[in-house]
Amino acid sequence: MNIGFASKQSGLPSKTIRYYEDIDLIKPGRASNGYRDYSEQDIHSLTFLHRARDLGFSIEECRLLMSLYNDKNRSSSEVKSLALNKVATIEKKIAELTSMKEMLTRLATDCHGDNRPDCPILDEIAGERNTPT
Amino acid sequence: MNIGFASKQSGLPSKTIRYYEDIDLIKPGRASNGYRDYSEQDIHSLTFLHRARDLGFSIEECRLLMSLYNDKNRSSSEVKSLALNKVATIEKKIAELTSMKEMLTRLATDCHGDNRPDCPILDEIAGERNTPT
DNA sequence: CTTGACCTTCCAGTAACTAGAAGGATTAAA
DNA sequence: TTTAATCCTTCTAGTTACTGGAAGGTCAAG
Repeated sequence: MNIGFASKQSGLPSKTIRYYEDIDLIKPGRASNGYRDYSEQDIHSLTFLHRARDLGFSIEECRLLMSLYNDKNRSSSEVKSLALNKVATIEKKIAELTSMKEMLTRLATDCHGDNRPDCPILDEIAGERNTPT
Repeated sequence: MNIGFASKQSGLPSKTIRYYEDIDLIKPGRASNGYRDYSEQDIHSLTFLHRARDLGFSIEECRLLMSLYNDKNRSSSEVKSLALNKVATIEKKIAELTSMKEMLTRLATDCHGDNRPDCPILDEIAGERNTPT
């Protein structure tokens, strides 16, 4: 299959598929005209990559997942710990974003938001509180 | 003040401060020996940038915030809408991360996580469900 | 035989830094 | 005074995961 077809099947843009080849995630064959030629197995790998990326795994993690997937002797515990680690990372990120959001929401609430030039948001970012304690 | 001092005051690494100069966020003077020389105002700007970045504003948004901060005629509503937009963006990101997290948690729960080679996580990522409907 | 839709490679850009090399300036100690 | 440590300078390149675009080869249809 040509790259356009592989793209449709896997849901990844052609550019991305070529990029994945560049970084040695996949190695399709070549047709006599020089075009990349994707096997069923290649399409499968691309789809796998697409889903893993959507789940938030980095490229390097995907590389590991692929090798685990292809390793008939690997234990499922390796994969499970990878997944649980990722969950912890995501939780941390969510906590950070939540506190950022709360801060911004508070600032926006305090701001009258009209044409007056004084603005509590900017004042607080700048560290100038003109209403001390 | 030298860059090292500016770094301590603002909490930004020297590298970052030089980078901010590269992209025209700040323009410190120069001492006779060629060293960058930061004024009180410069330190203030750097601290402002540090906090705004921590609040999740992009560099370009920081540039806008700085110009709004220095514009005596701007209305607080401009800043408020910027902040509220940012809140909405953050909420979207949190929702995405939450659904990623739920998916991964479910997969990890389904995984026995021992030495047996079959692994529901990899199977699901690959799209091979061996327990149909 | 030309047109258009494919495909190829290669180069550059994105965001926001960070690391490191090579070398000059300053300061304190020996 | 020399030397060593610590600053500072510029410049290049690497990071992550692509994305856009240019210049050009291939293929199928009319």
